[in-house]
Amino acid sequence: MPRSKKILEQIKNEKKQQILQSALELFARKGYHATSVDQIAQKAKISKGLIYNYFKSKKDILLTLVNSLFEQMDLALPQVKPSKLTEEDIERYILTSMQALEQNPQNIKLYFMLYMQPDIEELVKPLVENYIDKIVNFLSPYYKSRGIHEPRSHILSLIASLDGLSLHYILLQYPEYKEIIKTIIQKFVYI
Amino acid sequence: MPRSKKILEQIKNEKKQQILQSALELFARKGYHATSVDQIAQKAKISKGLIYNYFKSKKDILLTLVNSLFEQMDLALPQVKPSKLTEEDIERYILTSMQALEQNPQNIKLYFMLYMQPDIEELVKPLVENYIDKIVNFLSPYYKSRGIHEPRSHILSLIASLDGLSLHYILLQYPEYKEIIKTIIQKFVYI
Amino acid sequence: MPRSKKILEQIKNEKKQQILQSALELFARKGYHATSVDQIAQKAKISKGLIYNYFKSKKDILLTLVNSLFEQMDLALPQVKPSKLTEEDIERYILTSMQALEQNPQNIKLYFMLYMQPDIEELVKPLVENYIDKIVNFLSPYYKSRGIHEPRSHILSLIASLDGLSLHYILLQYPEYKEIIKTIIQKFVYI
Amino acid sequence: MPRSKKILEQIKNEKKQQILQSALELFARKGYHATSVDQIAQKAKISKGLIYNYFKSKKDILLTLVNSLFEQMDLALPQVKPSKLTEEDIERYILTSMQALEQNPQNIKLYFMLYMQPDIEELVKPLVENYIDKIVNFLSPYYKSRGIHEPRSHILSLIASLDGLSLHYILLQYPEYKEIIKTIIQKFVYI
DNA sequence: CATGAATGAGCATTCATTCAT
DNA sequence: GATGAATGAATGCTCATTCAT
Repeated sequence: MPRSKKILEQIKNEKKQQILQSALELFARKGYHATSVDQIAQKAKISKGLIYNYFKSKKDILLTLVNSLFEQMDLALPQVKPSKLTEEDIERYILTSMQALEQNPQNIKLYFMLYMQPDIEELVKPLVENYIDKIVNFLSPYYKSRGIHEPRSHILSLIASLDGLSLHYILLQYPEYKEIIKTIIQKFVYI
Repeated sequence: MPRSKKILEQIKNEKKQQILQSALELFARKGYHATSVDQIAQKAKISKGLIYNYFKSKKDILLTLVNSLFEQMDLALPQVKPSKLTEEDIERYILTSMQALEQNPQNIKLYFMLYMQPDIEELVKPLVENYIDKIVNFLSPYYKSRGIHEPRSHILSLIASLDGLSLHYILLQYPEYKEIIKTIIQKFVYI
Repeated sequence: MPRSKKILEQIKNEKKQQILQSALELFARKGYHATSVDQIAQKAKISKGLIYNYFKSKKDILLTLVNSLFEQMDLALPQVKPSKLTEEDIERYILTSMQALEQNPQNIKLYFMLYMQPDIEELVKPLVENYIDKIVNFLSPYYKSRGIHEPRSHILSLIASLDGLSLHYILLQYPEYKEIIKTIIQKFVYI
Repeated sequence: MPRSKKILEQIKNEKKQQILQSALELFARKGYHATSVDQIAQKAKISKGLIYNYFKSKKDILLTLVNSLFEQMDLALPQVKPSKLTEEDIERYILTSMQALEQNPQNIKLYFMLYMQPDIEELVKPLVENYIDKIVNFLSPYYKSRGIHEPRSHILSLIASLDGLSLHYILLQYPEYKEIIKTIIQKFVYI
């Protein structure tokens, strides 16, 4: 079962899940504006009106998806004490994250879509900042113990690299993809 | 008596630039779909109808902007023979590119917007692929001469890192930005 | 609780008829292009948007009207075996048809409008051809039994005469109308 | 030289002729509403603005064409004293008229288009009525001398038949066309 | 005379949202 | 809860007409 479904299951109501799942697929495939509420309803096999029992607007659906996405990303962080992190833990974390991307590009498309959706930018910004801080805090002890006294910008550049790779993967799907992950891991993890 | 052809041509070009500039600002700030032709016209201080004297559709405006963006990016490539590239050339190229981003974030927003616009994805993909190939070809001799026999994935990961950083910069504008550029340069250029 | 399917179906059909009736009147009075969807909606006392719940385009409304027109014309054919047709049957058929024209000139205006609408000409042509063939087949036995061995062109000239008269009637409404029908019947039926 | 050109030549101004000729072709091919002033200008190889030096509106162009059409139809009447008309004169007149249709279907398309253009119907009606009266007056002596005491409705049915045939010819172009003309002549002329 | 840039009203169509049932 | 008919504002685009040059 893909990770995204797990998260959506936390939302008890089955209808609501159907709506969110349908919206996610359509938003990722066609974009937010190009997806109509009608299409979401049809894909979810419910009536258009019912959507407004669960969500107060189309944008509300998007925001719910976003929150669910960030919850899911939180859960993906390894369950290890930061002070005990090893190279292998980090490598595994990166590989797992990138695998999630391959298996479920919809979520990542959604994630990037948010960057470009200026009318919700302000809502997403704190979520992204918070998530980045979490990763920085999580990885800092490791880099400090390896002699990097100001690891923040180091970690930020790692995240940027992975985000950039994800972006390229979605548009271009070039075959060197796995190779590049390795390159990034070598440059940023084993130091 | 009709106006001379030269003057007409000039007026036409100025108007066209006006429209393009207005559209760029609005597309970057609000997104392509959320920007109406009417808004572009108002910002350019012309009537809606006139836009269609210069562009055959809203999409045509976008594509013109995209093409101009890629032309600009081409021009930013250093005018040096690839075989004679030095570390400093590449560093300078990266710094200049990132400076362009700071000075003109609209263009980059437009660039990323294209990744998320499924209905034009197909039009942009070849442009991006072509541009990436250009950079790869341009930088390959340098990396080969430094002992990297398959430099393609190495260069791709550099581009991904810079793209990722640009993306973060647009949304987050974190203060470590300059620091991260340096980190990336150190990891990917001086090897 | 949603409305029962039967009731919904009924509402739908009534609304559809309302729209079609309004469109027919306007198309006949002002022409297809000179009639706006807005005007149809106003005449049908519904909102413009609702029209698109029932018809996928303005042209779709026109085509529905045209099909219904040809269905009506089919029904007007006498329910007699062609081989048993008498002079009186044909005369009655012609008189009934022309009476329908008097009572409902809109339909005939629509019919002629199609001849002049180059963008739908191709759609209507087969309908007209098919209808003409039907009449030719229907009347042929009668004329053959009266010694006309190649009745097709004879029947075609009858149809042309009636169409021409209808056309004149619509524009000119001259008082000799009934007289002319008689003349045509005498010349083409009683032979 | 086709007859229509001759008529248009009476209008001295060459530019005006160009406009009218272009408009005629476009109106006949695409319909009045579907033809833009721009297209007329392009076909006439002049600027859009110049059209308004010669005609005060698009509709004015149409009306000028209509008047020219009726003038031309007047000229086509045989130059024989009505009292001296023979069967052969009438037959020749009908054959000539129908030949004109074959050679220049544009004019006839325009003629029928007028029937369907309700906003100019009122302007055309007197022209048509006048023309019909002319033919009636012209042919009446012939029919009277053949024993038809009220020839008006007889002549009207002849005109209707020919108009109906013309209409069919334009849309359907069936091969029996020539045959039908003969049938009509036999029924309406040789009595 | 001649041009074509410019306007503004109008058009078909879409769609998020509401609401009676 | 559930439906889908209905609304109305918005959108991209067209085009007859005007007018400065």
